[in-house]
Amino acid sequence: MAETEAIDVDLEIIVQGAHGRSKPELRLWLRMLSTTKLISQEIRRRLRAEFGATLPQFDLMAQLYREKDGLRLGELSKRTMVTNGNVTGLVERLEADGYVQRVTPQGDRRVTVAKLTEAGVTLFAAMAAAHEGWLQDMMADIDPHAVAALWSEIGTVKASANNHLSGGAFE
Amino acid sequence: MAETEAIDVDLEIIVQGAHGRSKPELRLWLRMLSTTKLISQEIRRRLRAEFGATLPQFDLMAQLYREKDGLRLGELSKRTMVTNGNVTGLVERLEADGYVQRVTPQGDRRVTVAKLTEAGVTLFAAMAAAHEGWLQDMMADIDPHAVAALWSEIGTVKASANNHLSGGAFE
DNA sequence: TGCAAACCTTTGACATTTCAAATATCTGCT
DNA sequence: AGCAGATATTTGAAATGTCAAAGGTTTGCA
Repeated sequence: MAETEAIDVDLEIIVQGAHGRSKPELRLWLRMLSTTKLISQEIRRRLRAEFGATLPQFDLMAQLYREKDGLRLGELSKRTMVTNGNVTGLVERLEADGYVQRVTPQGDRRVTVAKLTEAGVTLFAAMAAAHEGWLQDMMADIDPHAVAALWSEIGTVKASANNHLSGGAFE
Repeated sequence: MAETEAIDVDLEIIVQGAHGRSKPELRLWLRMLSTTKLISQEIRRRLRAEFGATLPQFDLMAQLYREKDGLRLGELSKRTMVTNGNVTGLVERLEADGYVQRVTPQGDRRVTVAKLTEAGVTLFAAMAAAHEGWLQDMMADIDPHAVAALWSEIGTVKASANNHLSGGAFE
């Protein structure tokens, strides 16, 4: 089966292909992208298989887990990099499943606060433990020293990117 | 307002939050994920704004660009990490826009081969050039030496992850 | 020859994603 | 009081994503 191999080919030959040489920045990006995709697909698969949950749901519950008092949907959106419109449906489904509860506080009726239910807390605790294990497993072949170093260096990448966004560049 | 900062907080506090300390692997993963998301959102934004295209479309056209004779949909799927069912619709839309053409070869009528049209080649060439520039821009603050080093080290991460997948580990 | 197994693509049901526009609600200022 | 503008969330349309199942086609082997 060529199927199994295909996963190695992936995104890295997207652009550079035509003329072998390509800028280092592009190469780095393609590798980051494909690596991230590889790992998150694996996590997705396991979340689904073992807990019947999706990755966005996991992200969202993670935020609520650490804020026992719940979070407003807007806050949730920012912390999870999930857009506003998205949070609505996500929370709706989690509420339907009984893991999250929605409340509108008295002070401000525009606001909706989402909070984990007990079932939600229990489920998330189990998922978080498994999740951490999966990552250690997937990164088992890496020199522990390199893991820490990478963390720091990728911080540089993130800072640089953050510094050159087109978004609010209009002032 | 903590609001403005929020974009920096993002995914990295997802899981580790509850008990400040967390495994280095987890920290690395969260940072990779958030960085990748940040950059790809920026690329998405610019592709849309300047070319009216989406990232998956860009990926797909990139593959077809380097294979002037076209690719079967299954091949396309593997090379882009887009699932089979997905390629169908993606190609359909690109065909409707006149950038891609579908042909069924004589030898095997199960097969559909997708190929860039002339308009597709022209469009992609422009997008690829811009895309490369955006990346250099976003990574401008990084030490060029670090870019190359990172590329190599992330290769290690990818290899390790590839080595511990649950999926096709059955041979 | 003839049919089961393998192969390639499409379909279908859902969940998620993006963006933009619509809804509510609150706040500040006149 | 009363309305413009800021805030918070929801909605909607279109595209993408997953997975599983269904459709044709081709192949290999009895």
